[in-house]
Amino acid sequence: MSVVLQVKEFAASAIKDLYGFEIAPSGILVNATKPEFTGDYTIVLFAFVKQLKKSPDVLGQELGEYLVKQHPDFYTSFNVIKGFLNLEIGDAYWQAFTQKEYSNTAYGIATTHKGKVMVEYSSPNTNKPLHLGHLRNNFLGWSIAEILKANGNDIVKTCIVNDRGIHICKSMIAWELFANGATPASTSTKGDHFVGDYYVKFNDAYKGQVKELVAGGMTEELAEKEAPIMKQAQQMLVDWEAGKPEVMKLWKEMNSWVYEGFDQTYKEIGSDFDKIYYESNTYLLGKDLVEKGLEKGVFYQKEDGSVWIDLTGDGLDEKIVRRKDGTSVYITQDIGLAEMKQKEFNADQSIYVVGDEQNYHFKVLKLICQKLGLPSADGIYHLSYGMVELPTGKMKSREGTVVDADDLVAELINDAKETTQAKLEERNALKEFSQEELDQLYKTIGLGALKFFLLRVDPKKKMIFDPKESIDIHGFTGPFVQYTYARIRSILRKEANANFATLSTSELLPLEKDVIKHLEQFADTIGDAANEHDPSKIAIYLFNLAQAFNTFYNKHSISNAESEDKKQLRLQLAQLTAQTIKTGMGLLGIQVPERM
RNA sequence: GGACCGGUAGCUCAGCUGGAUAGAGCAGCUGCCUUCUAAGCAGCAGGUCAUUGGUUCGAAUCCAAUCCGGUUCACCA
Repeated sequence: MSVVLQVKEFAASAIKDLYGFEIAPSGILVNATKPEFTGDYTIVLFAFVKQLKKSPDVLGQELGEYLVKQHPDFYTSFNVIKGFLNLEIGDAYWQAFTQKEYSNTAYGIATTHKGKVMVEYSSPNTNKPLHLGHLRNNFLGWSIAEILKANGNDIVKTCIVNDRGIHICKSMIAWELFANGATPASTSTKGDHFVGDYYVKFNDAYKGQVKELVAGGMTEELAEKEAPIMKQAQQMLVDWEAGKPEVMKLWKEMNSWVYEGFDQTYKEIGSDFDKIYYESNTYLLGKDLVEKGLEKGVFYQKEDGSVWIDLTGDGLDEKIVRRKDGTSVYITQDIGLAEMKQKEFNADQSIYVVGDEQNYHFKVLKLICQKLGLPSADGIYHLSYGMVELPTGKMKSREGTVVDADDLVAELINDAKETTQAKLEERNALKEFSQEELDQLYKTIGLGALKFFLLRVDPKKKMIFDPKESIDIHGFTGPFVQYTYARIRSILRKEANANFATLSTSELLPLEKDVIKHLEQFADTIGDAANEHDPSKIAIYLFNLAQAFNTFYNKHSISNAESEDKKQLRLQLAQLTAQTIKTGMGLLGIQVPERM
């Protein structure tokens, strides 16, 4: 049990013992004591002064005395200031904690089993390469999956690949028209970029044709419909749905190029999936559910034959679920896919990592599933995240301001290379690394900086990213945390033969205790991050931990500690800090270097 | 127009189930490397928490209104 929870439970039972008043531990407000007061944790008393008919001072005094008397191994002292009961927890308790956990490589990871969660993320279109926005999605999805796993859940990571539709046909038709049989191999181009280039070529040709038609006297609206290349793309979609062999062949081939490119990117950034769904297999799902919905009266049919649901009673609008021609719309296949996932994996919760522009869509999706009484309904959770914008505003593919994921990753790794080389030379340490180790190090730092940057902000907030400015390495950053880790590892290597274990008690210095208090909060932090689906909680925690350790490190020597006791304690503390950083950064998908 | 999200230091962000004098990082300024990696540490400076009103012992946090920015309300996905 965490210290904070322990404080709450002791307080709840003390209030019951003293005043016969039942109060839930979760109803007691406990904060970390402000540094200017004595104590570790503080109970805010105002909440119950009325019910207990006591003044805050009297209540604090009585409660404090009782708690210290009842739990002498836990509390050593208390003081009451203006309605705040400050409690000090004994050094012996903190030291026992350190002693117990310092060699635990699974420190912070939940051991109880909570449930099963599906996380759908990434979900790319197969007509163009990944960009900066996808990176936020991928890092968030991967991280929240790891966090939920660490909090005791079984995880199924999934991805729905949007591998069919008019956008794919655009790339396909442009390839037929302009490629002369070129392939990624023949042009030495990464497959997803290759296909993306033809998507761009389609749009260029299309724009040109529209312009010509308008010049010939056609209205723009009509020209956009009549442009020959657009009609060709639309025909190709019809042919695809009819399963026309040569279209299928081209579609399969171009998609395979894209997948090869995606695989490379996913490998580089560390995304992986347990189960991949393809829209080409799922786009017809949900039709039977429309029928069931009609029977149940959840849906209704209009005169033209189209099928709708009325959500105005829930503050939303009417939503179509089947066109008058009998074909289904986007949300219908999502309903079908939700059911399919449920049948296949029977998860307790199904998380969709999708941008906030689809907030309405997911609200509707969940509501419809609930009204249909589907077992998957209540578990639907939209992990909505804000767009990544440039200093100049939103990324626009038409204006060529889209930041390519591969390019960005390569740039940041190169930035890391330059900084790292300079730092290592400064310390005359470059020669200690093999070329292979160096390349790995640059990647670890560059990707670490990027992932930390994108994950340190509350997901639901939009964020601004300036690709022209390399990511900072000072302060609240990935490299700062990595550096803290590397320094600790350096000490631990030198002290590999030291005695860690036989600790006898001594008084803790304030900076020692501060690090231990941070360490103790790790499991609670994972719990918060999991409950709120928010990896930034982990990033902030790790930064605070690293900073607390650095402050301690700067002031007190580990190797040349004042006494053998102190050295052992500090070695334990350093090792547990390193382990916690490693585990915590792992939850963000960030590796940590042994030396840097 | 309806719905939803955001507005906290020059910049990027914490804090938001109401609690002590609103916190970090960056940028700016001062110090600290004969001692475990200075990608570090210590300090200074920087705020009408968008505005107005309300709820109460107490509001950045809750409520209402207003202003600003964004998203969405397709027989697109």
